[in-house]
Amino acid sequence: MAKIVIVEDDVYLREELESILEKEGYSVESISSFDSPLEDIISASPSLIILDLNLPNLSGFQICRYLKARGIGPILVLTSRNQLRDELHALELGADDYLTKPCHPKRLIARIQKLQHLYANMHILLDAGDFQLDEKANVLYVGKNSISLSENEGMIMKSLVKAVPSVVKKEELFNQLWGSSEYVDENILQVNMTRLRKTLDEVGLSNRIKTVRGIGYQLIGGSYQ
Amino acid sequence: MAKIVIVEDDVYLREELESILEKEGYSVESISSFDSPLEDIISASPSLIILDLNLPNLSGFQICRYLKARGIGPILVLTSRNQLRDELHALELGADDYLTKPCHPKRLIARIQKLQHLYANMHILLDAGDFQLDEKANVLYVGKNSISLSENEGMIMKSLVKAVPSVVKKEELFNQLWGSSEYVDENILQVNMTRLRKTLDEVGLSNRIKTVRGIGYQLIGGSYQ
DNA sequence: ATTAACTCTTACAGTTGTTGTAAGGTTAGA
DNA sequence: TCTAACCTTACAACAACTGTAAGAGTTAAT
Repeated sequence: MAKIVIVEDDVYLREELESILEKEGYSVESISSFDSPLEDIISASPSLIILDLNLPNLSGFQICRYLKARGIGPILVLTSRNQLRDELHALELGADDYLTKPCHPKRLIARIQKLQHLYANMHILLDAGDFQLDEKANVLYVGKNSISLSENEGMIMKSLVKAVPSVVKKEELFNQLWGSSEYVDENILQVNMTRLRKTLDEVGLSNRIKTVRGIGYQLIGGSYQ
Repeated sequence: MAKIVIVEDDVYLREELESILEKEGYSVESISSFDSPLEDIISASPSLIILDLNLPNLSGFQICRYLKARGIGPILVLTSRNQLRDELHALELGADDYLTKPCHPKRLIARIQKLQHLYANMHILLDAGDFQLDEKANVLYVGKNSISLSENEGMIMKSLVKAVPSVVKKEELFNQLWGSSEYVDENILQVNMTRLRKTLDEVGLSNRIKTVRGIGYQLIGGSYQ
């Protein structure tokens, strides 16, 4: 069954939510902002995130932006903040719906179902700031242009974008693409990096993949650095 | 610029909406339920529909369902009905968001932008009952299976599905695929029909394209016949 | 400055998928 | 039965993608 992650520090409210969702058949995982919420959410790979904004440790807005850039969602903000500016801000940063507490369980469920239905047919774009990557179709959008990537190019790009601003280890990339292969030439990754860089050049994204000698590769630029 | 269709009978409210949206740069077309709203909406091919529920001639719910079945949207319901059951009903029938009047212009605009953004990345599936066609990606979904169609196969399939249950004239298909070509062999359509049929066979969709001798081809079966 | 390890680039060939052509076979209906 | 309409199959051209190979360039430590 679909897994929903709840990011909420209020224990009472959290349990109430869990009860509602579990009755509806969802598998629920709750995360508080005192743990390492971002990593936990990603590793749970939920089909929907319910997010409170009033977290003592970390701004809900930051979580929104972080998750959206990595193509994780949908995000439903459920908060007691009923100010319009909060709603506008959340929606702008990537929240997909914004409900204020108290919220009738049926409304919550209806909105959850709507978002999940919308997302089922969506091609999620990984956002790197000045370009977006459709990881299902392997298409790169740069301003008004777009270019289609090959399977290999898409896989590499996906890893780089998701890791921003970290460095992706070359072993990691190698294993991901050729880990199950019998034997491949040792420079296969380099060749494919050259090809990807050339493709990026064609759409004006030059010098965006940095080589970190001995370690791996890193996507640079965009809105994150 | 993006076109928004407003379905609203209250003249005053309609003009207020038009003013708000036009200030935001949208091109707006208003439709009242006294005309032939369904056809008008489709022929306007809007990028979003703002729908009132309290229409004297036709239920807003009916409009929702009608539009959704034809893959037209997104639909934003904007109504004075603030009962939960109305919202649930509208969402279930295909509305993508539900706002109650009075609604702050900024909230309306934010929700509109959110929906348009979601839809821009959505692959709408043409529904033929027992299978679905993703016309952007040329992928055919049959139950839990899916198969990727070639460009030609996808174009033909798209025409057939959209025309169901009518016959598509062979000249029409020919012009659509090879109309701009210098010269092509006269049996090119037949060859491609054979290929498409063979591909459909592979996913269990046998004998679904009927030849109408002298006229063209017709998709049969599914939930429409 | 030298050197060795690391990285990049380019050309080539094999593979796969798509497409149009050509030739011949089959079917429907008068 | 006869013929126009339709179907099928094989073939070759083409484009895209991929891995291999060889050689060139770059970096950082000595």
